[in-house]
Amino acid sequence: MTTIYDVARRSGVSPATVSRVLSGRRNVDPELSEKVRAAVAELGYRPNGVARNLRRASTNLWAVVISDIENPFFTSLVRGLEDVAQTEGYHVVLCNSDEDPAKEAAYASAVLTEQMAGVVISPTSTAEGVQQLDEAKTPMVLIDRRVEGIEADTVLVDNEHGAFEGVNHLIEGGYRRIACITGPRRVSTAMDRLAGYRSALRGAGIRFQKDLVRHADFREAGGFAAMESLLDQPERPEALFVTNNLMTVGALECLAKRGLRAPDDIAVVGFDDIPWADLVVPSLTTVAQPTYELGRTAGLLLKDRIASPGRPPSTVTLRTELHIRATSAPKKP
Amino acid sequence: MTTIYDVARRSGVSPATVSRVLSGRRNVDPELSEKVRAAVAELGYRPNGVARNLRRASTNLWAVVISDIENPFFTSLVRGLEDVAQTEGYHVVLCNSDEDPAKEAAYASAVLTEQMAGVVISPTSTAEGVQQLDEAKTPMVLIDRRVEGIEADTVLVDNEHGAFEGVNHLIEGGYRRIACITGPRRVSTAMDRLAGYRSALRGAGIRFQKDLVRHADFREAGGFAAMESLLDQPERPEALFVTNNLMTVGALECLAKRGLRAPDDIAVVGFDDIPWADLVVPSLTTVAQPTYELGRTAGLLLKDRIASPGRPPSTVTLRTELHIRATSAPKKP
DNA sequence: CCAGAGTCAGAAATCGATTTCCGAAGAATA
DNA sequence: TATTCTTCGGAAATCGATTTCTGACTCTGG
Repeated sequence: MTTIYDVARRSGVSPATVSRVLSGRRNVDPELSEKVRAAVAELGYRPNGVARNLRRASTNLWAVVISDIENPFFTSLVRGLEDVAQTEGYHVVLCNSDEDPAKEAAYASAVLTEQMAGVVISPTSTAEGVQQLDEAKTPMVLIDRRVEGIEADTVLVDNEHGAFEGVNHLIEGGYRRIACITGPRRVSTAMDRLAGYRSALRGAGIRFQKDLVRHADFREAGGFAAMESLLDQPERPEALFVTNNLMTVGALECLAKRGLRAPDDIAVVGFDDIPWADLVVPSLTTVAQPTYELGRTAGLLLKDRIASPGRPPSTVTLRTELHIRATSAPKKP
Repeated sequence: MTTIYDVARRSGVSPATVSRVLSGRRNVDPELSEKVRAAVAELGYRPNGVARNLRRASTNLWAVVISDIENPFFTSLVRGLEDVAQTEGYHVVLCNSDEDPAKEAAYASAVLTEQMAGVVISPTSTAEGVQQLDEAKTPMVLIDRRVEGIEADTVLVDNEHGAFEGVNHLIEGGYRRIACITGPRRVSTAMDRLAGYRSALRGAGIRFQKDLVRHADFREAGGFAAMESLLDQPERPEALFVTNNLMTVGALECLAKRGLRAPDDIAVVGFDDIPWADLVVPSLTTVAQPTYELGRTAGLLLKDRIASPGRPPSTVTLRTELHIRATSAPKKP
């Protein structure tokens, strides 16, 4: 490893001067400057980032803590974040929490010991890591979900409105007996989307029926089980609204297994888009979230937070978009 | 920030002793040890990872340089890698090269200045970054593609055999006029899969026809354009083999646009699986790669390489798996 | 012509942990 | 009992860059 001292020796100046030439933070005699550059080139010198980080007391790393990169919702979000990070000179460290508060906490811990510059996090149910990071005053942006009692920059989508639109679309298609599979009660998105479902029913004067609602775990298996449970009731629902992509897939698998087809046997609208959803037949109607934009917005907020730690936290709410495809075709008379 | 000196003062020992207690690298009097632990707990001390990294001359970061995390192929691969990284105490830095050699080089540069412990990389066509990293003797694992002249640990799939199986499956279904959309000539996977296509034809005594082959860019738009060009020929192919997932999607879009249906108008087999491929109708026949395993294997190789930098590089080749679904149904008489 | 302000290079301190080196004390061996 | 080995704690060096401080020098204005 060639160090800044080697460069200094070679070019006949002090290490301080080399540092100044390379950082450009202060004027340096052009002649010395030239010598330094020459020495850097000759020696193939590359500054040691770790040493710099120690002195500066921070790194150029952002952590993104999400439940699972294999969920397309997060994949595209991470891409949006990474694009901002790159233009701002940061690198993104990927952390899969798998909805496990302990893992979240472990990653939060790592963020602190590794002195990362900031965190973008989708909180797990108990948000242990979020608490830690908040106490340590780490620049942090919450995505997708709110956390009670934490004041931090947040990027959300308008879950209630999106769910309203999705369910209302089913109602307009002539469906009235509409089931809903949503997520855990402790997760804000699950409750917000359920609220949208209820308000759409209310708007159409349809009575809310508890036995048409299931709370599952936002995973494929959970969606499958919830669908089974709904179908095992005496009267089958005419339509179904599912509040995330994995559970939608699980529900569709259950329908396929039972030989039921969408939309003829049961109409379906899912929250979250699915990659290439319109390629396939019957294509799935979804309430699409602007996932790339979510990540990008989080990145921009994080950048601003790092630049001015003092300013009051802001919340950005992005709009969902209803993608009407085949599984929600109007009810046949 | 509380430092190791604060802990030392509080517990009445030297910083060296604190370090020894916490790292467990040397025996320390149980009584002192206890005092140190107490002080750590009281002060909420957390070691500074950056300082440690400087002293140790390496970090606990792995970079994964891939073309695009939004491609499901890489998504699942990254997940496999991250799982290994976590159990081995590393963190994964995500780098999207977008197939751009300049971006790859920039990330390679960052790997070196940030003293990352190792790299898992899917090389771009000119592999500029790979050269840099190789010269610097950074622990490195190549995935998905080989690079001429670089001796490094490599994880591949048996592309030729996979392609052979896929095309052979079409032949067995009675198709003979089979087109192929593959990737750039400089990319090893594109050529290997094309070779598999040719060898399947040869095995069945079908003459290879240059005008049934297209080289595109492994992206959606490229697949679309290639499909158009194939369909614009006087005689339409009976079946199609596409050598990656994005181009398959592009080709399917083109078919949809022209009102052609798989498999009735043209049978289709694609390389790379697509998420939830069997959920949708008509479901797509694919040559599936064990993407999670690819990432996992790369992680294990990287771990070993870091542990023993001297040992000769090894190449692991994983098997593909033919997933027969609807788009390759046998030809109707 | 001199005081005060401004510029710039270099010496040295600094970031915070790890690790080498040294010396003291106790254990083991002759 | 004398000598050698071990064990273990602390002082200090170390990793490599950044930054503060110091002092030499130049420039400006009275």
